[in-house]
Amino acid sequence: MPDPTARRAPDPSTRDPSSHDPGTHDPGSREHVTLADVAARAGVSPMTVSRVVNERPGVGDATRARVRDAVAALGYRPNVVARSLKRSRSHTLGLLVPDVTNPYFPDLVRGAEDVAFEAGYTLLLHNVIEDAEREAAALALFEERRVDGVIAASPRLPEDRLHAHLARHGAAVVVNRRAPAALAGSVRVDHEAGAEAALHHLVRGGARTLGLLAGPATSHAGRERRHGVARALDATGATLPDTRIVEGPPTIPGGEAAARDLLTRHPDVDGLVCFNDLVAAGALRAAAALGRRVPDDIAVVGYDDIAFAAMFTPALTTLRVPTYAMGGHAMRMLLDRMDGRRRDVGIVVQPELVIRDSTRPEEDRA
Amino acid sequence: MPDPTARRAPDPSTRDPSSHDPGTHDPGSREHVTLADVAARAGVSPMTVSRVVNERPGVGDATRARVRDAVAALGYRPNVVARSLKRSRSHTLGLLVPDVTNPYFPDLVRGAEDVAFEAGYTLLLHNVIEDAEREAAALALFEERRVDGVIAASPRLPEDRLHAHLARHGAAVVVNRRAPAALAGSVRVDHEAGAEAALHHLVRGGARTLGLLAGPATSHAGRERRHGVARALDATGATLPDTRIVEGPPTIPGGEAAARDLLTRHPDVDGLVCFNDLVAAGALRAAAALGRRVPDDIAVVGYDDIAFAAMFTPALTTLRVPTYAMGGHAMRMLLDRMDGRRRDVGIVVQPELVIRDSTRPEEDRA
DNA sequence: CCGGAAGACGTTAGCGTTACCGTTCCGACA
DNA sequence: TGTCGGAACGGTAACGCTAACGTCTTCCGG
Repeated sequence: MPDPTARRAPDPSTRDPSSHDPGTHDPGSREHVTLADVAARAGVSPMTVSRVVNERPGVGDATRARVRDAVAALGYRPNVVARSLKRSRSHTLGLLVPDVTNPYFPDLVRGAEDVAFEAGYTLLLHNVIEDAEREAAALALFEERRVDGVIAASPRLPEDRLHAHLARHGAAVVVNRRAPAALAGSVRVDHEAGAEAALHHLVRGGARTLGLLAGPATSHAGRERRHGVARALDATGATLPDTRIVEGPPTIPGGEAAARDLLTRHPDVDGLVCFNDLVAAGALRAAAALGRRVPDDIAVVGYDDIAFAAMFTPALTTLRVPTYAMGGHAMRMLLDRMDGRRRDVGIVVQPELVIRDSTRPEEDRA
Repeated sequence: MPDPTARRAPDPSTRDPSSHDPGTHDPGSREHVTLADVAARAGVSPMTVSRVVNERPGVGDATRARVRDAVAALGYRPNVVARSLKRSRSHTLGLLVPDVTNPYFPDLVRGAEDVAFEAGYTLLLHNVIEDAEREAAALALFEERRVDGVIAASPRLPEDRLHAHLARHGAAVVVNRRAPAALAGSVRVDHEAGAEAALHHLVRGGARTLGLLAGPATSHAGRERRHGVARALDATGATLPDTRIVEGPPTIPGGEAAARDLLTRHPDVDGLVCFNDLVAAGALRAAAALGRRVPDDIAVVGYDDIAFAAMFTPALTTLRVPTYAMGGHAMRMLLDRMDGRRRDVGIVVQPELVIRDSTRPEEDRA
């Protein structure tokens, strides 16, 4: 937490007078042109200028032109802060994301932003680095800034705290998590089905001694995938005891460390289900470092199908998730909810298994 | 542009009465608690509440405690919009970025955000997808929202237009571009030196017939790298005529298309300098598709050293750029400029050549 | 020629907060 | 006892904008 008393605005009346440069006046603290300035210049009332600026009716053509000229001449830009206060709508949306450094999220951000931009909204972005406290802080900040709505991607907060925050927002959508329809819409991937598909594919390729790099314990998506894995396990002859499940950060180093740990403790593991493609990338590295050949000694499945998955060595088998589209869906759902239309309580998208070179082909006899 | 008249706020007085759930009151359109509400509850004036909320002196301990209780009881959150209007400082910063989908930028964003968060600022993010018009629109939007400062990463706008926009902001920093110190600070990479290093490395590895995948024509970084290449060329026996320079989008498909084009027109090219690692990744793909072995038939150098560069096949030789640190530098510089301290007019960081497997080792006799 | 409707504009009053200046009150000190 | 400094508060007026309503034209049918 930054100390709010530590940083104070410099007193404008005591600015260093030695730094005045002649010619143009101090570019640091521009005075902003206001509606009233424009009104004075155009010889009309501020209200008329407001009408012109907001393209509302009730202004004659001649006056409208005069106002437009004045706006251009003075370089007037409406003050959205004042407008927001008056209308009590900020035209700003909050977007909470664990970490844009994970290539899964930029696509989501872009999908959301493209739709928001189209609708005339601006985004406040917060990376929350897998930290529940920072997540709560971000949600509170969004509220103080009076955003018109929030999208929380993969929130890690426990149910009660998350719900409390969501309830304080006019509209909300969560991604990769469920939420009561009254509080928030939901866009999520059928992670259980995805994990099941991954596991079946591994087993059909001949893997019997499986391992799971489960990602962060706080991840809901991770939990759902574990359920999927457990469910699929029953139908196969493969084994995956808890000792071969290892958690860790959803990053390349995290995956590398987890895989190294698992593979030294259980050298006989021949199939690896990974939390996401980054963890899988780390696993690939660890396998290489430990001298295991992929997929011959050990098969690896990732999750997300980030753009780079195809560039790995070997090219990664993974589950494709339509991330960009999900961002768009989430944003459209949010806009709908802001309008009071809150029909779609949830969207569930199906991941698609993309088979590349990090797993063995499925055996016919299976 | 979205039609501003198309979207109207729902009339709260005509809310659907069938959706009232007993117990908690309607979570969709919360009424916000104001300072005055707290003041009434605590039996003091709004001004006193303001003092408590802002941790200013002039309030007795007993009163302070009473106010704090009222704040907690009512769940009061200050309205930052109103505060911004009054103080004419929004505590919001604008961050303009070409495309977070390019892994170069998330690190920059994170570096900037971490510093901003520490200082109590929130970020407005705009992806501008290599489009000068969207860039101008974003800068204008930032201005309307009265951000306290702007960071423009890799802006594509021509000088005059960029300067005009920067001048309208109280404080600004540009990344990967120069700017007059009066208008903006600057954090950039010595791209000339980087390109030179790349070229020398290729030549020392035996490459003689070089090609350049130059990225977008509008990129300043790209232009500087071209200068570096040209300068280095003089000192070597290698050749790189304009016909072997091909431009294109800074993405994997863009690089693949460019490389395919170049390699079919000039099958004898044996060394490739790429705009960034994404373009290099595309080139790697194209080379594989065309049956060229890397690095034996053709050596490839990327730029940026994104996290995945080491995972490519072959692992990519590239120039490491300290992206996260640059984001932090840019933000600190911005905060300094906002405070009126604008000493550091520019930071130039040196890229570092990271030699991996996509280039041949340097020959001793060179 | 008049009533009246419609369009074109101005006036007023805040939105929630804080800067600035007053007021009150209490204790210290001559 | 007087008064004087300071701490602890309250009152007032904006910040820039716009909803709501008022006023003044203009113009048309009857």
